Amino acid sequence: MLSERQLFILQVLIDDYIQHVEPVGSRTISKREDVHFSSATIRNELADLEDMGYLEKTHTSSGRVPSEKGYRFYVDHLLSPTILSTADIYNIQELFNEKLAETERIFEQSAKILSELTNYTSIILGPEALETTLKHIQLIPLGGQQAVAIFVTSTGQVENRHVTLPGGIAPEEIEALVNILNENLTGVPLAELHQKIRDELNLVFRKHINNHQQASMFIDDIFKWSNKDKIFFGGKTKMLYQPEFRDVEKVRILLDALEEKTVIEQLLSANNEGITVTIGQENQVEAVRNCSLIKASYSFHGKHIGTISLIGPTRMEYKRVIGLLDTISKEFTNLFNARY
Amino acid sequence: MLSERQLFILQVLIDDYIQHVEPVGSRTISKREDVHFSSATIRNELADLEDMGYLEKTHTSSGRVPSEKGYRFYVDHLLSPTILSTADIYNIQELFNEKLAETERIFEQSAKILSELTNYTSIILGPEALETTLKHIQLIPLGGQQAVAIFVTSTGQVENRHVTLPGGIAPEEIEALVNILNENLTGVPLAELHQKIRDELNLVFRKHINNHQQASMFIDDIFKWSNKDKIFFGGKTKMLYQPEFRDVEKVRILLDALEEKTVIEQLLSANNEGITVTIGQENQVEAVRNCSLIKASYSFHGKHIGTISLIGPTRMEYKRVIGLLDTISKEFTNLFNARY
DNA sequence: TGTTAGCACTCCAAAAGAGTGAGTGCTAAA
DNA sequence: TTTAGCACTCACTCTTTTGGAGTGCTAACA
Repeated sequence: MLSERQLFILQVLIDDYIQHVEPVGSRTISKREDVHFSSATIRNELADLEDMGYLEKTHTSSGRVPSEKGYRFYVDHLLSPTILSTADIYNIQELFNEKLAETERIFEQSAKILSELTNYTSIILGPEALETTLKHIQLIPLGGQQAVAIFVTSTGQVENRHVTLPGGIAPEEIEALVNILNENLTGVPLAELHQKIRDELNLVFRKHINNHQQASMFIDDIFKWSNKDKIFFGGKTKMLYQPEFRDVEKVRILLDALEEKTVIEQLLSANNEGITVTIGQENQVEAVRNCSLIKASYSFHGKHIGTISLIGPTRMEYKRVIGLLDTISKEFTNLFNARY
Repeated sequence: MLSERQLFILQVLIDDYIQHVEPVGSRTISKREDVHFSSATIRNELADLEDMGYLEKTHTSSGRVPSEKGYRFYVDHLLSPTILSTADIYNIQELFNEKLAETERIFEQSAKILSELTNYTSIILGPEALETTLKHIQLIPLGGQQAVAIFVTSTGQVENRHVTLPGGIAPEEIEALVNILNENLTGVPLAELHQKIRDELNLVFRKHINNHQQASMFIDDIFKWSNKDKIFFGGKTKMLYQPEFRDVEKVRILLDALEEKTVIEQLLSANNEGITVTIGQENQVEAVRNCSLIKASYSFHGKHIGTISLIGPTRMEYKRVIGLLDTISKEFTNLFNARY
């Protein structure tokens, strides 16, 4: 068990390290106004904290640096839930006051602002298909055999696909087809569309459409639509501002990893409610083992539908970042529930 | 005027430098199989080439490095139009064979592949508004006062905007409104939409819509739509692989510049036909003065509508890059003209 | 007259050495 | 239990040394 004084020293040390990114020595701590014991005493305490695994040394005669265990303890026990600075609040208000016309823009802007406020990279996952339902399908001919199929979801997202109209079906029939789709699929969750079409609609087609086989293939083609998660990045290159990434090689490994959708999915998959902090080695993904990842969930009708996250060095401004993510994720939840 | 031998030596030196990124000395050149004069002779020629400004030294006793003038000469006179390697051709074919469903995806994928083939950053400008016309407008209610307005253009692009429906107008009237818009605006170039609405449509509204003032405001709101150029990036972080960007500071300056839309517009504005190479200091933008930029234009109905470009170090694999851009831009032109 | 071998010279880069300072652990006294 | 004191460690920085790749110039050669 840690003594009161050890807790205090650990906190002071981590705060100092997060700010200055330089190993912290006993003298530095003893010189603080609110510290009333000598550097020698602190040295003893530091040695104990190191034995317990909360601190590390970069070499035998260097100051101490928080270990991952130290950060974990810091996040779990020493972090008083801070109130956002007025500047931060102002920025977030601005973001949500501005009436953003397209849903996509909301995500883009949020990701951007989040990364600008923190100087870390932000990753936002758009609403998951699971909870969103289909609102409307529209087929707009472009001339020739070409057309655009447009899908609107209950969360206001718009997806579009180019399609080639099948030769053997008359224009009126295609119109009828789209009508059938709208009548039967509106309100169906996106994830269930495929099944619903296969189970129920083929029968309807058989009744109303002449060349129903070709129609079926056409429908299949339209719905071969990837309803996978949309990923929005902000400040992908903010890492370059962090002293721990002064080495180009490191940045490269990290950025290359973030290009991979599978990596992102792996990182952000666990859709816990609330805020999750993952520190260094705790991460699933090799390439981000020297980073910390903070995730916050936002929801729609009470269910988790997406994730807002920040990725930065293990030495992160946890206090502020957690406050920010908490606020923004709540705003997201409000926004979605109010709008749709 | 350069002698035959000087031309040859210049070419060999630049080719070598592009490949190895290390100052090239007289001995290196003389050791090549196809070179039949001694290093001393080459030294004399190199000194002459340096006097003429085609080469530079990094310090008094170093090998030579091409100057920007050298690269310019190389690009203008020494570059035999190379045929793409079969591997490159194969990759491009793959890209255009795959039937890409959404127009956006074509750009995204092209940018990605281009950067992967070259290890440089690619920037593609989507079709300009000037040449595209409106194909269809659709208003899809989401419930409550919310709706999504969808625009489809003649090049198959789909844009969407969230709008709040005006309180004072009945749903049937809104339907009528949209019909009027479609009847009058289909085929009108995007750039002229605003004017057309102001000049002609307000009269029509006055005739058919009761609360025409509120309707006008609503229309204005819908069309407050940014038809600015769409920018697609590929391999934004490929710079990290280039030895000249081993310094994080340099990468940061460049990447930060590329985040600015104004910078991109400045870089890619001149919409010349064909291929343009801009080397180092020739660039308008400060931050890319140590880079080369290669642009290729693609067109629709014979008119330039967009640009495909690559940005990399001044030491660039010009030969290959030019061939690639040429081929891809032509494929783009074909694609657009065939599709729409 | 153009080409080449030879040599002195230059300068970078990597290695080796010396000095500095921030930090530690340990001991002994308060 | 706390603190002062001291020897010791190790990363950094600054210099110095050394090796090598490259140059320019000169003189000899075909």
